[in-house]
Amino acid sequence: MYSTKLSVSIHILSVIALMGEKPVTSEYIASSINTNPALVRRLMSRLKRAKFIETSTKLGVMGLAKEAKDITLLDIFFAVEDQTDLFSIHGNTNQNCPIGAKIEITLKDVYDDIQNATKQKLAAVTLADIIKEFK
Amino acid sequence: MYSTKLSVSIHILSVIALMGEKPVTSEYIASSINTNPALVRRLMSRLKRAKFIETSTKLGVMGLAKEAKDITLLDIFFAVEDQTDLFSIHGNTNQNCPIGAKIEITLKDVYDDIQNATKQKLAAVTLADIIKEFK
DNA sequence: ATTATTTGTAACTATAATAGTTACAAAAGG
DNA sequence: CCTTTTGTAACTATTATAGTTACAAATAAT
Repeated sequence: MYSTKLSVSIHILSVIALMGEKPVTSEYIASSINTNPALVRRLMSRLKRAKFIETSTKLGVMGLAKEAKDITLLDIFFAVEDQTDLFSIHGNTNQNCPIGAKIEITLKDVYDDIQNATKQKLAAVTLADIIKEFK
Repeated sequence: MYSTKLSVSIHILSVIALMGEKPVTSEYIASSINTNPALVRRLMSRLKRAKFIETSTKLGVMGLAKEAKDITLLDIFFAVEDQTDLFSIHGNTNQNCPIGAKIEITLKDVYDDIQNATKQKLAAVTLADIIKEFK
């Protein structure tokens, strides 16, 4: 994956998890990541929509909306990434060529199988496994 | 993976494999992919360096340099991609924050494990498995 | 040897995704 | 009512990929 959205989101959730009940602002989280608050809020917005966190205008993030052990990396991935694929297939092949005509569906099958294995691994790791490392 | 280099390279090698002994030009291959010859040659150059194909100035690609069953998707991936990682980790975190200081190494460990599973799957599929679909 | 053809590569443009930034209305706690 | 923060829009900057043009070097074939 080209983007660091998953990685940054895990960072955001880790900070929130470790603060427990204590409210945290996007500004505080941004300082830990060394980026700016708007970028954090953009991801926070997705994480809130996925019901991972509780926020309050005025106070900031109130904490996790579900237990860390019930949030998998795959859940986070789906929450913040628009695409669900890990590999890209080139399109617009020549349909008059027997290979060009069949390559797309062939690669899709092969890639799907590989991606499912990856997703299973992502689903096997939870936020709880990550924050364990920070204690 | 954001790029389609692996996917295009598989396409290139499939065309070459199916042509057998008969020489093919980058122009012919490009027409199957619906792209231009220079892009194909750029990838061909990598595939040649990896000893997957034999080329001849003047005649074009002479064929595979090793059997299709001995070329795995992982081999092709390493041949044409500069990076070996599938996931990106954001850097430049705040080292004064306990989480910022440890997130990078923590994510690296977690991601490495996941990526190894993906690479194993990529290594389990060969070019022979792919071209079987075109016959 | 000469010629025609193709690779191999450099240099460039175009496109698209991500990352980073600024700004501000709306919400809500105090 | 005031202050603070979210939530979001709009924008710029950066980077990777994809696509294109051009041409020297290599080489098969005559």
